[in-house]
This record gives sequence, C-alpha cells and structure tokens, in this order.
Amino acid sequence: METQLTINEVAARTGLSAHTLRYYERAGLIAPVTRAPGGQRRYAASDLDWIGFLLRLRATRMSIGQMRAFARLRREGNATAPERRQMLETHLAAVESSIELMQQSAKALQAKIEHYRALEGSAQKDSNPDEGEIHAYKPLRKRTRQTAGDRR
Amino acid sequence: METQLTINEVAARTGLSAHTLRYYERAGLIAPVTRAPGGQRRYAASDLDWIGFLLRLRATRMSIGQMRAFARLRREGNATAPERRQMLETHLAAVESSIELMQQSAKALQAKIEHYRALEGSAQKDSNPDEGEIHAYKPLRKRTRQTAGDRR
DNA sequence: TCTTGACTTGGAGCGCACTCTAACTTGTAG
DNA sequence: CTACAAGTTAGAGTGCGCTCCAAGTCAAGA
Repeated sequence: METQLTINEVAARTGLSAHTLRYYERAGLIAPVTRAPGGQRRYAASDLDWIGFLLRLRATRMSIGQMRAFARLRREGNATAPERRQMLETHLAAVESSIELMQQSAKALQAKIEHYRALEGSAQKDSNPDEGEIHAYKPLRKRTRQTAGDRR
Repeated sequence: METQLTINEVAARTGLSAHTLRYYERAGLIAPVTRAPGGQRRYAASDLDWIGFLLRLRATRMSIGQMRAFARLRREGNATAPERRQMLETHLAAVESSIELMQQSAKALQAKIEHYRALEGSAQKDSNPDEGEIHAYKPLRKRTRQTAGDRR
C-alpha cells in the first residue's frame, strides 16, 4: 500500500529532475526520504503531496530559502501552524500584487501588439516613432577606447 | 526642451540603479545614450519611454537575451516591426499561461491558509497529517560518511 | 591650486537555483 | 563471474541578472 516510488519515478511524475529532487532534500525542502535496503530513496505518497505543495510555492516564486524555512517549521510540528499560516499569507499578498503587475504589463504588451498590427495594416511608412523613437540611432558604433580628446 | 536627464535622475525615475542602467546599455538593451561634453550620459525623454517599455518586458519575466534581440530589431528600423510583433505575441502567450499557473497556485495557497485557520479555530490537536504527513520524521540526522558495511 | 562630488570604464564578484561530474555501490540478468 | 542499469555521494560548474570595485576624468567652488 505504501506507494514506494524511486527517485526517477518521482521525477517523471513531478517534472523535477532526479538531480533537483536530491538537491531539494539536501537543501532541507524535503525531509530525508526513507531508503530501500541498498540506500536508494523510496518516496511515499505523502512525499509526493509535499512536493506538489513545494511546486505551488515555486510556481509563485517563493525562494528556496523561504521554502526551507517553511519546511523546517512543518517538521517542528503542529505548534508552528500559525507561523506557517502567517508566512503563506505574507507570501500570498506578494504573489497577488505581482500577478497584478504582470497583468498590467501584459495589457501594455497587448496594446503594443495592436499598435504593430495597425502599423502593418497601413503599408509601410518610413517614419514612425513607434515606442519612444527610432529615427536617429547611429549604427551602434563599437565604442572605440578613447579618453577625452577625440571626444569633445 | 530636450529633457536631458543624468543617469542618477533616470535611476530615481525608473527604479533601476545607475549600475543597472549602464549594464543594460552594455548588454544592448538600450542604445548608446547621447553624452554631455565630459562623456557623461544624458538621457532624453524617448530613452525614458523605451526604458519604461523594457520594464514591462522585465515585469513579465522576459530574459535579458530576448530583450536584447528585441532592441536590436528595433534599431534596425521599421522593417522589423512584424518580427517584433511576432516576438511580443509569443512572449505574451507565455506570460498569460504563466499568470494562469500563478493564479491557480495562489488559489491553492489560499485554500491552505483557510485550512490553517480552521485548524487554529479548533484548539490544538496533536495529530494532524496537515499536508502530506509529519509524524515519523527523525531529527534529520547528519548523514555520517559511510560506505556500506555499517549500512545494511 | 586643491578638494569634492558626480560621473566614467573594464572587469571582478555575488546570490540564486539548479545541473553536472566522478567515483562508487547495489541488484538483476545472462 | 561479468555486465549493466539504476541508484548513491561530495563537490564543482553553469547561466542569469545584477552589483560592486578600482582607477580615472571632469566641472565647480573655496
């Protein structure tokens, strides 16, 4: 009944590499996994659940350091639940504002795309300030070592 | 009329450091900025617009490499507009799916927080599998160099 | 003239999150 | 017994996006 997956099976299921799974364990994100007689890791279903949760944290860009802190609290037992909740709340607030920023930026990109579409629709014009201005850019000269003298 | 800002003024307005502004120029994200007689950078309003756009790309996690490619196309003139539009469309699609993933994950975190709240509401119980399981973790032993022999 | 402060450069260094290497052990099949 | 696949470890290496440093230039003020 204990599912007992090998590291490569877990890798396949989670999308993490075996390397990364070992790294997460070393880093303290995953508690030492039970071993087969030969020393090989055998992951239980509960390990998979936890890894799934870590993947949520990663998807929301929580740092390894913070995940480690969270994992440590979890290992310390239920008494730390309030602290963990606090961590998640703080993190979630950051995530939500980051999502909002991304959405605003995505909207701006969408507008820019529309702008390009309009531009293409009306044949090619030769002078268009586009974003900011293009016109007068020199060919991006290679910045030829010089210390004032030929400069001013 | 040309606004002519110094690097530190631009840093203040954009939130980037002067270091980073120079780095972006070296990296080809920003075309060589016009210089005051002494060699100091003087940014025009159009530079600020472009930097603003770069910040949108950064906020949506476009890599420096891709931004450089986009900036290069832009310097090549209006003929590259379709290619740039294509880049933005591809990027935007990735951004939107990444936003969706973040939202799903945020929702899962929110659920976890509710779970903690419920848990706290009902005093402290001593056995709760929480996420995955806690129970049988050993004190995270220090993994004492050994090559089979004391192992099996 | 001397100092101060804001800038310049090339290049080194840093923190993060992996990613890989080398050498080794173990279990299974032929 | 041999060969091979699949795992193990400590530690080195990588790519990214900055971030900082040392040494120098320049303009303005005392």
